[in-house]
Amino acid sequence: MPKLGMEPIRKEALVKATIFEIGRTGSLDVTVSQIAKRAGMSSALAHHYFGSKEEMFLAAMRHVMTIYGAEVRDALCVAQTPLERVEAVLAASFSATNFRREAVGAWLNFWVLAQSVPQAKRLLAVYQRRLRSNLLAGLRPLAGPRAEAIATGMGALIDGLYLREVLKSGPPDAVAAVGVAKVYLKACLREIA
Amino acid sequence: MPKLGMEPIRKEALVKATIFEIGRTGSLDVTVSQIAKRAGMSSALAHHYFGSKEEMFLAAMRHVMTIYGAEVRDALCVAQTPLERVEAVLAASFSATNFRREAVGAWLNFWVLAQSVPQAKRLLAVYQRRLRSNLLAGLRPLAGPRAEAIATGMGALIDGLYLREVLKSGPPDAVAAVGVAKVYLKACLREIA
DNA sequence: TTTATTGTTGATTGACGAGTCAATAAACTT
DNA sequence: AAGTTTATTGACTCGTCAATCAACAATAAA
Repeated sequence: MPKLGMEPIRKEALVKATIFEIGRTGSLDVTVSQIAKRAGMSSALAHHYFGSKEEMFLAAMRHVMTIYGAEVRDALCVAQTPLERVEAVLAASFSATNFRREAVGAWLNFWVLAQSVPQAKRLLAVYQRRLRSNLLAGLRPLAGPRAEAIATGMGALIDGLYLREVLKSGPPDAVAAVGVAKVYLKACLREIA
Repeated sequence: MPKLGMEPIRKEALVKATIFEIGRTGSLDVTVSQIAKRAGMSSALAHHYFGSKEEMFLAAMRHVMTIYGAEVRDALCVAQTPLERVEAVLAASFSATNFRREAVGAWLNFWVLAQSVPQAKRLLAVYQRRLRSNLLAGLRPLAGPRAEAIATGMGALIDGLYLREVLKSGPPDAVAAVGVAKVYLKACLREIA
């Protein structure tokens, strides 16, 4: 059976399975066996490629953040005005790829992971900085010196909307979430516009 | 040693120890022994009083929510105007008792717990409903039909600010957090006032 | 003073799970 | 063909931990 060049394929399958299982069970208490099974291989092989469960978690985190980052970048590409830039960030944050049950569940658990695994904390810090600077790029032309404060609130609001999503039942309502964020945005920009 | 009437004392000690240990380690992977030790007793005794670890977690959740609820109630008591009511909720949410590292860390983990333990989910739903109705009581006179939308955003924002607190290093900055929430509030009410 | 009742723990059980290892097999190299 | 590297797994080790139990201690009730 052994074809060569399996490593990247296996790793990707494991990363996806990790996210899926964490999201599904809503907890970091997933066994390597569960993940490996979901990815269609033995737990020994999972260890062979990743060395440890923690590495799998970190790889999974990097993966969701990479996806998210790419989507933000793409959305920003086509944005012309500052306002469009901000809206692009919102659109990407609540896109179907990112704002889906399992991914959101996994995201929350990564936040927990960050409390005990410094590497995870660093990854999350990177995400926060990027989000902030993307927001600021759009906000500064619109709100001048008030941009900083607005960006802080907007960042927290986005995370809060993610947080609340995991408690709801039924499919995620991205439109509603974006709506809430836009209410905030519009309210903050009103006196300028 | 055995005096009578130990049960409530032991239980309270265990609940506090549970919150502390979850907050300290930033994870639900705390052993009953750790908790019991912190509370000054054997793990067997902890099981004797609570039956299971899950019950301890739930009791701990109820405890933080009770504290929070009481504080909100007290703050609302002295509020005269609608605006003061909203600000009272904010003040309680970010008070020294609630907005401290371990409690916030525990809070986040309870959120995770809610994903797999229905009882925990129900508790959190109760918290959300209460928060929302408290906010609405103050917001409706100020914003009329827009109150609903503002309350939704405010709830998510508060949770988001909690969420972000766990990643920061150094002591929690309640003043900054309340500031962010007030920026949101003021922005939303501007055209009314 | 016997008899519950309540408090308390050390020791044990039983299950589970991360990580390792030895063995097998297919593919590439020379 | 012999040797090397990569892929793959079943079986095993070793530790951990929730939960239980048996036993002991002290107070209250009879």
